[in-house]
Amino acid sequence: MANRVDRTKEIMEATAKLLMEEGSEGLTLRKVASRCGISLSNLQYYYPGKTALLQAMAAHFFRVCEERVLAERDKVLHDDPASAQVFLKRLLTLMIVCELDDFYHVLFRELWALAARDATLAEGMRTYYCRYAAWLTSQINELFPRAETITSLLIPYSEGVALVGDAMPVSNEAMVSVWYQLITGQPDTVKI
Amino acid sequence: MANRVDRTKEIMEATAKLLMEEGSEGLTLRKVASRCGISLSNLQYYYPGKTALLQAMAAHFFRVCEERVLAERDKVLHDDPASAQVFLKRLLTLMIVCELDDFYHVLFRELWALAARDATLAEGMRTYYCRYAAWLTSQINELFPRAETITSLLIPYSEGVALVGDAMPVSNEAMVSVWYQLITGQPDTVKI
DNA sequence: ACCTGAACACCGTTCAAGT
DNA sequence: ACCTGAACACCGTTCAAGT
Repeated sequence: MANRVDRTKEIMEATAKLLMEEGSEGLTLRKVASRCGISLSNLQYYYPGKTALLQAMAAHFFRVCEERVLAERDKVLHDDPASAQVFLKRLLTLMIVCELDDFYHVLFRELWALAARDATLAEGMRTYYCRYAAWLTSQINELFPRAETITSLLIPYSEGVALVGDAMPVSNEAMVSVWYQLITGQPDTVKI
Repeated sequence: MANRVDRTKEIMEATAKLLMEEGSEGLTLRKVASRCGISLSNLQYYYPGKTALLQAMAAHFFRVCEERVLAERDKVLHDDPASAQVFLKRLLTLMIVCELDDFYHVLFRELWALAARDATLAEGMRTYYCRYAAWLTSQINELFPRAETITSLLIPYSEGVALVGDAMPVSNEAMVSVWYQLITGQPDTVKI
């Protein structure tokens, strides 16, 4: 028996799958409804518009991003609590090279597309990035000086790389070492 | 009498205006055609699909960006041919704080919004950023060492700032001086 | 070469109606 | 509260036909 929670979860998963398989241009309410075995109008009952559906996806996106970085920190600091260098290297690699997988990369672009026209979503995005910046600053602050400056350099850079990184003359992998040297003042000799 | 050049220019301007006024969601071929006083199918004659129209729009966008920076360089180097510092300061201010005026800032977001739904346009964007990066590198190369690295840092950062700059702990104005010191190795004492 | 209107398959949204 | 089908206005694309 499908209650409200099950149904919304089912819709969320169908939306995610559809985005992965057909890209953002292939995401239509009719297809989502069809995958859930419900009518188009019933989908509209749970999410009263396409924007509402994508807003829910946005919340999911932010949650995953946060968990991803937190997991990285815990993993490294568990291995060697004193190894600030390794954590930095991993953090830079995560932010610049790995970014997120394709699915979340598509979602990231789609969210900015929506935010350009949806003031509420745009404000939500800003709040998320403020929180993200504060958190990153506190993480860096324990290990390196000028944490606020580093954050203000690194977050915009990493988001920009997600857009234009593959068109730059220096590879993203090489840029990790550039950033490492920029922050520590020493050449990158960390192997991960 | 409208020849081909006039017609395409007219279409281009109508597209830009429409994007500005109604955003990427409001941009439809019918509206563009209507604004130009031509039929939908005639618009399709000049631009055989929506993607083709958007590609032309992107080309226009990048041309303006390039001209903007070139004008800035000429203005400064005319005043004092030796003043690489002033040019750098102006370039950084242009890229980080001013970016472009509102119109092109909106256009920038809308283009990425559209590129998320249009693979061909996304590839076109990549090509333009490659050219932009090569050009910026050549500009910097005459004045400062490690031009490719600077380009690979600065372009993604400036695009990222356009998205999340207002959520960072350090203001964009202050970040100009940070970048100045990063590139020159000296404190920013340039007044503009 | 330039331009038109009609038709096609699809989209998001709305709504009266059922359980 | 949950779900449906039909209808609406709109979209990009195609195409036979005009000048």
